[in-house]
Amino acid sequence: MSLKHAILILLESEPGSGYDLFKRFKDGLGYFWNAKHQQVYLELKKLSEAGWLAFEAQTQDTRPDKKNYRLTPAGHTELLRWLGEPVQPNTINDALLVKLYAGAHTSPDNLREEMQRHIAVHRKTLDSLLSIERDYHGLPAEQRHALRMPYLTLRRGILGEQSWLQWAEEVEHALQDTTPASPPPGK
Amino acid sequence: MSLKHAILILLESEPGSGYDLFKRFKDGLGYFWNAKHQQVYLELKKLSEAGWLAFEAQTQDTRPDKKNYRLTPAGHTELLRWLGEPVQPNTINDALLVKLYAGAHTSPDNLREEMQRHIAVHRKTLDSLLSIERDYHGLPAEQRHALRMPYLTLRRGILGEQSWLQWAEEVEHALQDTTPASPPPGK
DNA sequence: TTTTGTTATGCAAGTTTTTGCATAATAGGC
DNA sequence: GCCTATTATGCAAAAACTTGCATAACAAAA
Repeated sequence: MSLKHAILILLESEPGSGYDLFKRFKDGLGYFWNAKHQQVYLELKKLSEAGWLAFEAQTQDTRPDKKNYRLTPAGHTELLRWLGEPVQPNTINDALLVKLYAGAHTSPDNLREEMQRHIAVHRKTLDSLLSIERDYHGLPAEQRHALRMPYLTLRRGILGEQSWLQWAEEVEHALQDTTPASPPPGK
Repeated sequence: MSLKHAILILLESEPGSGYDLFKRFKDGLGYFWNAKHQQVYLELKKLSEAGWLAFEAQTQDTRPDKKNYRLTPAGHTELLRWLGEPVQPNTINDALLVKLYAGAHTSPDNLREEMQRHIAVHRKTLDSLLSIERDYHGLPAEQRHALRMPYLTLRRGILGEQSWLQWAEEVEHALQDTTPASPPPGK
């Protein structure tokens, strides 16, 4: 839906190659917009054909050649146009919740394991977001100001992950109650 | 990715037509799995061809004919297989956050309006989820027990929306600070 | 009585995304 | 010397999803 515009935004602040963008997705924007490298390359091609991007091939000695993309004036105009347009509220497609919804048809153990896997992922994500936040607070005021908008999205990530983990605790409680207390081992 | 399995789950608890399923998506599962009616009909067709569903045409006097779908034993097996398999952690693709990330390139007013639109949607969603929760608590213990798993997903929705709205307050504060205080009218 | 809303289904075309495969150079660890 | 990881790009096919259109009966409101 808007990988297009995510790419325009990334290139607006700094030109780069498909590979660069893909990596930038993985840390910054990637928290709330995901893309495979194939799609990034494909989209870059399409955006070039649409005249929103231009690129120059860079031959490199020690590394494979790369294409350096940057916004054209038309691309900049399109970005501003998109920013002025309302965005659709996000629709959620969450397979874990689908599975949990049907949880009565499987074992509590299976669900607990599934939850453990997801909890581990979310905790890791939260830790990394909190570490980014600490770095942000350590920046000089000027840089903090330049990054104030991305910082708001970081806050979304942090509050979202905290809320998710809080929910996971509720779920663990609920799943414990469904299993009859097992007798203590030995004795 | 798993509209397939969402449909199997809905039909497992109760057979129904495409139209029924589409409506059930809108209240229950629909909070975390979205689908257009066209896709539901298409998927029902595919699932039938795969042998996971069977249907019988129902001619109706006062209403258009419908096809009543139900799980086949193969469909049931597939559902159990899927439930035993780990699900991928959810990837988020949220255009509002993309827009906010690039917020420095547009006006605070534009962002505030955008936020207001989304806040209205999220408040409405939260209200409706809370009302479903009240109904749930009013049910007899037996029915509550039967719905304990869907209830956990409802809790996810409630905690998620509350967290979202909390974040929105932070954003509003931040956006106010970016606008210079306007002088009081008159005087 | 005309319009709007609900019930009920689906095709066709397009867009978006995923999955699988493919290439190629270099750096670093074992 | 071999294996793995990183840098760097991309095609092709399939799956998933959206958008636009189409039909048709009836009920209720305007």
